[in-house]
Amino acid sequence: MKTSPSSAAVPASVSTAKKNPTRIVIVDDHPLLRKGVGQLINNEKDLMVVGEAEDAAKALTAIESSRPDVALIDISLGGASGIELLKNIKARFPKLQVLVLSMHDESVYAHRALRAGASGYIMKQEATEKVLTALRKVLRGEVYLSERLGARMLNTLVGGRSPSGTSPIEALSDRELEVFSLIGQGHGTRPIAEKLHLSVKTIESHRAHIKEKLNLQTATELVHHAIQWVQSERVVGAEAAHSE
Amino acid sequence: MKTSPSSAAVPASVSTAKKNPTRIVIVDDHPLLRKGVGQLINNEKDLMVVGEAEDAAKALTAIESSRPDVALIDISLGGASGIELLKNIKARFPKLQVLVLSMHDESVYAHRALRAGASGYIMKQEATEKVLTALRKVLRGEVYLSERLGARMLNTLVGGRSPSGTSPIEALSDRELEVFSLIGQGHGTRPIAEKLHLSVKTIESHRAHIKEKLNLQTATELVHHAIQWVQSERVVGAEAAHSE
DNA sequence: GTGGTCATCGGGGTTTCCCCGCATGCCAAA
DNA sequence: TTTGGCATGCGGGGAAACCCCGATGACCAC
Repeated sequence: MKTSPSSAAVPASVSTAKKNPTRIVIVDDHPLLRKGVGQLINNEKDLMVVGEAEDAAKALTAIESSRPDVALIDISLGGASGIELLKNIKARFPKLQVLVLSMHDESVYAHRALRAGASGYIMKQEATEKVLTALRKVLRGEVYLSERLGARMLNTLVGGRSPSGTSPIEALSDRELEVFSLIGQGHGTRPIAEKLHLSVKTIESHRAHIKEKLNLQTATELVHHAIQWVQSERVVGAEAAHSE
Repeated sequence: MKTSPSSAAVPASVSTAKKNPTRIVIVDDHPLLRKGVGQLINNEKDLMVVGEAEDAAKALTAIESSRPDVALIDISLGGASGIELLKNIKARFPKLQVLVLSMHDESVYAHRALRAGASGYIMKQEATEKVLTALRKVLRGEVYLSERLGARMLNTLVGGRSPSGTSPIEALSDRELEVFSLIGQGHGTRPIAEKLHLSVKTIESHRAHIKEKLNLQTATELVHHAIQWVQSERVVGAEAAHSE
């Protein structure tokens, strides 16, 4: 099986020996990518890969046994289980810093990751050096985000006055949340208007306000987030049975 | 741009010199993965990376200039135009062997890739050595497929039709599936048109055809299904990691 | 070559989106 | 109490998207 790869064992015997290298665990279901990141990291004097894992279960045991300073995890290990893993890790090892590596667009998953306890979010499309930058930033206890997203999140925080953890969805009014939910269930503007016995214009107004509060630019983004939210709500609990 | 990485320049002067190494070009939008595959390949005596590219356009120029024997391409380049690129490559360089590397479940894309001219299909979840196996097999003019999929395809050929999981999505053409996928990733009509360098009208046409084939009535429904599908694809892909 | 699908676009009408403004009503701080 | 903010409801008008047509090649199969 995937017995830990050749590159993991780096003897501290080179001229520029690693005195107290930062210990890193990589969690990703793509062996090729693990190899790439591992190589990249082990080329650095102050960084060192001490473990790899390809799924959530192996990740926890790997962390337990190798005691890393940072975990670099891909949250798209089978959809939701990525965020789940992140939560589990933070529950068991609260002091462990976690940098999330994802192939998906930040706008959808980044804030979920941060809320789940991640210290940073970086996309696989990013240049390799950015990964090192992010790792070091996270190590210093700072949060790594892309320029674009960082600005946007600050914006949300300022505009929505929500403290670190709260989702901007909290800022929606009752009516807005209702509309948002209907959008997420796949209804268009007109059907929503009819269902609520309101003018189409009113629904448009609500949509605009929702976009504003959630910091979204286009209608497509709105729909995307709405569907995402409805989905996650369904997962979160059966206790949220407020039908109709 | 991505001038071939440190390890790419391997002078043929080592004891075990590369006499006639197979020349390989890697096309993938994840720098980290390119690094991983590149390292893996350059560790082999008979293989050698002679070029990298991160998108379709760069891929064609890279192939043109470096004249590889094999191209290893990811068909999910930014979620788009992977199959298109494959077709273009085979149109311009018919004799070039192409091995498709994908993070998606084989069952959806593999046969499309083969029909488009690929000589093999391998998933990123596969073990690293499998990539080498696949490369060498493709080099010998054979077709590489996973055990599971190979059997299934034979089955399909003999039996006439796919066994059970025939989703209506199978009915979509390559281009349509591409557009469908982009919709599912949250992109609007215009951005898709720009990304694919096509007229907005063309995308609208594709959307219409997709709706027809999937039996959808409204645009909202289309978006809803597309997002749903992209989501489920990710889960399926990850769970299919336990091949063999 | 005839018929099929694909992929690409256009015309033109309908709908939605989006950026404005405007009204009411409520609630809370000044 | 006055002021201001916010929620809720609606409208106008222009831009964009959507939708129902048709058209052109290109390719593949029979």
